[in-house]
Amino acid sequence: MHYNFNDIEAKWQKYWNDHQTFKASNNSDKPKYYVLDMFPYPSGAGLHVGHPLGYIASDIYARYKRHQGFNVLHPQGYDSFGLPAEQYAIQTGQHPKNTTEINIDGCLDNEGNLIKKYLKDDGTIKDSALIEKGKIISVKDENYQNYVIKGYRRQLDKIGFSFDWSREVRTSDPDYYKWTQWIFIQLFESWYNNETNKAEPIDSLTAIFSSEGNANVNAVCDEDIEAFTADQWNAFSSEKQQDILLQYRLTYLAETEVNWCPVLGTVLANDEIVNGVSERGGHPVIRKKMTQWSMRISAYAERLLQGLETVDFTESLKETQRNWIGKSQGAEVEFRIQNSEFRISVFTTRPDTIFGVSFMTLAPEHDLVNKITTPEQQQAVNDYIEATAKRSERDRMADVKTISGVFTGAYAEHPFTKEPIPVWIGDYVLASYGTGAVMAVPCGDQRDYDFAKHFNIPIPNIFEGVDISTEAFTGKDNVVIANSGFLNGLNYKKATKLAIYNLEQLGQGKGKTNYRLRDAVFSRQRYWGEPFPVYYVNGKPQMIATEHLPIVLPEVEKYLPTEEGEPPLGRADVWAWCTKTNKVVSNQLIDHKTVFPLELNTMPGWAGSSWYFFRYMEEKANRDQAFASEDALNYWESVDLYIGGSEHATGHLLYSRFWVKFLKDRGFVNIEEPFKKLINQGMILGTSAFASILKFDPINISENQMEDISKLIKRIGSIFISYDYKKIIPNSTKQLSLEELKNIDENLFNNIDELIDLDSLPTLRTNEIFIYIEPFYPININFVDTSNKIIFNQNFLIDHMYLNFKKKAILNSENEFIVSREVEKMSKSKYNVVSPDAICAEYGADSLRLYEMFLGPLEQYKPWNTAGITGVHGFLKKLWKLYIDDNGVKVTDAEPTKDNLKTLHKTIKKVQEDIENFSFNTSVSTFMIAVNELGAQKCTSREILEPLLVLISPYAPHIAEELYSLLGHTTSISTVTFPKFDESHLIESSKVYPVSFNGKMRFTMELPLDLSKDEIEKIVMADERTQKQLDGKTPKKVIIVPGKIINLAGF
RNA sequence: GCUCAAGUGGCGGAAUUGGUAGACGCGUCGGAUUCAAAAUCCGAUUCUUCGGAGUGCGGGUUCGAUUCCCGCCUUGAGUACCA
Repeated sequence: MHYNFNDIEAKWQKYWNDHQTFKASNNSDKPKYYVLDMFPYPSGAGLHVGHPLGYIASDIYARYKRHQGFNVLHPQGYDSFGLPAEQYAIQTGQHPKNTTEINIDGCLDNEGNLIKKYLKDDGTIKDSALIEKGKIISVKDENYQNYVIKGYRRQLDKIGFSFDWSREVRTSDPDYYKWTQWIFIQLFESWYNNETNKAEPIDSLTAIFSSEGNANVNAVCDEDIEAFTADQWNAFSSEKQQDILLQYRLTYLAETEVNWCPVLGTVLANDEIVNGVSERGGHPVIRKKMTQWSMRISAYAERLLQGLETVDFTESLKETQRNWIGKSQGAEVEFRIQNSEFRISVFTTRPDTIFGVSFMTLAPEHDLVNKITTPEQQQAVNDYIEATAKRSERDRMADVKTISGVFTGAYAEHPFTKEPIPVWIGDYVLASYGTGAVMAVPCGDQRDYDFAKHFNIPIPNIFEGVDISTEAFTGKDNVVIANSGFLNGLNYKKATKLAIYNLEQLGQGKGKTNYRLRDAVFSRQRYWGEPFPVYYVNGKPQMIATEHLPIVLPEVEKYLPTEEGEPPLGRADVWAWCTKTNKVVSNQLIDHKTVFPLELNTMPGWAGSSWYFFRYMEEKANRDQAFASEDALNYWESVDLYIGGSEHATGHLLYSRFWVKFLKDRGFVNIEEPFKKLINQGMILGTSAFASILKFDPINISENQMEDISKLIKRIGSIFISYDYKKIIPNSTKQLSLEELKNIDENLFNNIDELIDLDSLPTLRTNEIFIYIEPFYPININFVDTSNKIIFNQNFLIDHMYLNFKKKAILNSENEFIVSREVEKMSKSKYNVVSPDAICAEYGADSLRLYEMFLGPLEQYKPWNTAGITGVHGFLKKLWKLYIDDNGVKVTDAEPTKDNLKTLHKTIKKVQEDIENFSFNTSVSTFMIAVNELGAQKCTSREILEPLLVLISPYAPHIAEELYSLLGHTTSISTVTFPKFDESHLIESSKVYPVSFNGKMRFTMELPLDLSKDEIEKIVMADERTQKQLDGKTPKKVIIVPGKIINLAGF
């Protein structure tokens, strides 16, 4: 009997599905365990071998926990709203709903044939079904399946995950986003009470307002809220009341700075901007203020920080979140502007250095800039603001070399000395940080120092005995303040305290804790996201009552912003709210009396993913009453193990923690933190292949030759050249002329000559064309073999047809084309994607699972190399042969030998430790060692081989199930108890000691473990090898650690 | 720029509290089997001037450092609208 993995895997995948083996129950006597993977976004490119890495790890853990007797919840679903689907919709007009569905469910039926609806009459495949749009692929083409979207689900199923698919969720499903909208409404109907330190219903706030005004309300709210009494509140118009409440609500409308691209009519993310222009199309981008929904996450800054102490995340991830929250202690100081009513408020962590202030800098976007700039400086200031608006925030942060700024002409007044302080603007100050203004202390801050030097602003030294002639002194320890009036002679701590005290006396400052964390913008000017359950009455946002949810995303003709720059929903014809019928109705009915316009923005990607882990807790049948029932929430509590990429460290992981805390405050859930333990898996990188291109560069060419040259270059286009020739033309810094090239390699020269017909352009046989290689044209790695040769076949020509590759390629003397290799992220555009389907077909899912784990530590980045999979595949074959030979099952009831037991139990110990430490790569090695040893021992004992299957089953579940059933079992191995480790089998009576001389191991000797130090020393010193090493000398020290090491030192 | 992570053979990596550096696998080389190939099996494989040296570089602590400390270098990730 062969190890026929394809049949075995299909059989068990079907068995698990038919028997609902991994369906979790919300009622169980077993303890619960919740294992979750971060939500995948179902992109059209499908899965590559990097994606399942984390899923395999979590699946191993989930299966292990089942063997340990837990009721395991291990669900999966899709974060199915998002930009890629939207962008594809913009390009093709395809509804994102449809493409998303294709991406999840795929275009092939169960037999692997194309589903009819994706077929055109002429036998070619519809664009929407193709991974790479625009290609012409026919169902008659060999392996056409490689070019169509197989669907996430189908790809995942092939890998043998133990997911409970009955609980699947999709964020773009109205039944799901109904509850995203519902949570949004709860946020709107809540405020944060600093007294109780939690979110409360907004009714409790209005109750306080109408009974005592807002004087004693201690809430997290907008700055600069006007004070009012109960009488005033009660007298306010409803609209005025709404405006005030909006300043307290946990989600609110506010003006926010965004990256606006006027040509695209949309807002861009920082990473969609390259060098100040849009990545797509290269259009200019400016910073612009826009009214948007925001989430008052800042209310939770302290709790988000404190909560980190209670969860088991990696230290680096916690650190990232701490930095993001950015708590700092210091003072808020108010500087009066001379001859003006305006004041500049700054936050500083160093109020002790206040006497070192020699100028102030405002962010160019700061509100006060226009108000305080003097007429003489107005033009310069305007020009500067316009210039900075073009720079992204990240550019401004990263670029410390360029120093720029403009004097506003205004002077502030030092709170203590009353000296005038010039007020500048500079783009190194960001509007979104602190108050958007800094008191510049050049002697104590390097950026202030550089700024002052650059603009010749004085740098007063306020540190006793510190030289600041070349750089600022940024330390705060072991320094005494000088030239600072009442702070003279004090250290940092005392000076800070006294400075704050005196500022408070003046009424110009107070101690303050500042958080860098800023409120999260929640609006997106996109189509493919959750619609807000919001309509506007006289411009004031109104929530739609929760019983009318979901508000379903409307149909639009195009997915672009409108010509007026409104979001895509501005194109919807039926997008108004009728307060009579409580239905979405045609825009034409808007009368602002009973029918009102609906919100045009949609929610961001993180809305749906901030609470999805609760949705899985509830079984599908019971999901219509609440986002999850109380029973379900109480049973599953929180995620015990969460695995996903570290790129979510500050987005998803912070926002979901925020929402959970909010939901807890309002009594909807009982937990404070959603994820108890979190592991970041690293990325599997691809090995890209690049064809080298021979480049021809005209240098020092006279005008009249230029035309010929350009003709030539045009005619040549790209000449691909086998990488072997790299030796001849090393790199672009070492250029050759045609003549030189001819001298070096006649063969190559003749090849070029043939390809481009140099004779027709006689002027080219000169030294004026320089030749070099650029190795950067990406080649689909599916057409490159392990020795880096291109495999020219039909599919290669389909893939690279438009280049007519072969006709323009110079092969090497063996008639091969060699490519260069480089390790980088797997991506469609780099043609370096390895699909798990191909691996499963050739080696099986168990091999894939083992190999992904075997590659290296889970958290680490590592390159994929398909060739290496033969190692683990060979291991599985060996494992099979341990149980099965030509005559069938060879397992017997033979008594296990001592060696058999030793191998088994050391394997149990190691594997259990490894799984609990998430060190899956080392357990694969351990399995290999075990199988090698048992093979050498010719072990056939059931008592050994059956427990071994349970150990391996989390990693390679299909082969484990198959062998387990061949051993006579009729039920799944998935819940068989994990073998128990028995130390007695591992006890040794002797140890092979390494004997070191001055720390270097020179030889080993086996000694009984019960010897004393003295006895060991005697034996060691008597050994002739010792005497040879010592060469007559006497060691000063003999270190003997029984059971570990012997070291002779100091001779 | 700031923050975090990682640097060990030709390659992926192992060495869990400081104790035999290179487990396990890939690749390569040699051999067996075969008419031949595939598959399988066996052996070798850090470098070396054969004394030793050696875990990115330079120091330090220690009987002993891949592991701990200090200072660098390189690469990767995140940096608030990609998901």
